[in-house]
Amino acid sequence: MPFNSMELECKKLQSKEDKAEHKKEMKAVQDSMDVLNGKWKIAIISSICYYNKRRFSDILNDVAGISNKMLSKELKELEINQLIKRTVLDTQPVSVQYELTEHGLTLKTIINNLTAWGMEHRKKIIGK
Amino acid sequence: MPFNSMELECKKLQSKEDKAEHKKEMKAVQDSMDVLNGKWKIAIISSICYYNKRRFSDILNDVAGISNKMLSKELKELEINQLIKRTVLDTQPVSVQYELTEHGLTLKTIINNLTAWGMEHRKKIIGK
DNA sequence: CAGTATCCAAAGGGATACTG
DNA sequence: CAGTATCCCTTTGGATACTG
Repeated sequence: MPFNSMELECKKLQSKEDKAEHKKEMKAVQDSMDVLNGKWKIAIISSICYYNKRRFSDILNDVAGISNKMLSKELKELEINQLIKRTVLDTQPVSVQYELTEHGLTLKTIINNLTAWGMEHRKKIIGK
Repeated sequence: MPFNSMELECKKLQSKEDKAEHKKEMKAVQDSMDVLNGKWKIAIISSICYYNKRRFSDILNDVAGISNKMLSKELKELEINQLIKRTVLDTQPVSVQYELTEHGLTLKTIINNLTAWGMEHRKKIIGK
């Protein structure tokens, strides 16, 4: 991934170009957050990723607390954003398989980081 | 950061221990998302980080579209989670400075990744 | 099994005005 | 300047029931 992490270091002095660049970065972060918004998206992705292929009712069980209505809605949004692929299997009764697209797989780094950070945060703030 | 990224690779076979581990990881991701939830948190953090220290009204301007009510609420939550530090300056009229804590600074990797991913996503989906 | 449809309470959040 | 307070409309999302 062609990305220079130095670009986002905290700076004390900013040129006009730097500020324009920062605006762009803010927009990019918003784009990501919009795609991942809601309580469930990342958990759903994580579940599908973990099992490689996963059916509706399986995800419903994996993601603690989600309702079928919510799952259906979130899956639709993820599909629109081309993060997952939906396949109807010719079984009786019908079953539907979800898997990550290549684009969806690029989220893995972020999920890894969020996992690591969440664990640290829990240790630090929420309790030992 | 002591974190083995291989732990989160997508797997085809799962042992009982793997599944338990996955549950933990899901919870950790949820923790992170809870802390960062809402439309504005990351943008606020990004603004403060970029300028190192930033006042209320400055952030209000940096984050396009946010209302003072929302900003106030979000800043409070970030402070509770010990991501930012609030300092009242003895000026006339009073001004308040926000800066990231050390713990807040550990979010930088995630913000960097979200920025990079958002840019790729925009190119790919939203349109060049 | 994989959703949809409906009802409805609660939360979210903008606009505006006000305070120390 | 840095918030609070209030009004009020919109969105969210759980519970439940229903469909192909």
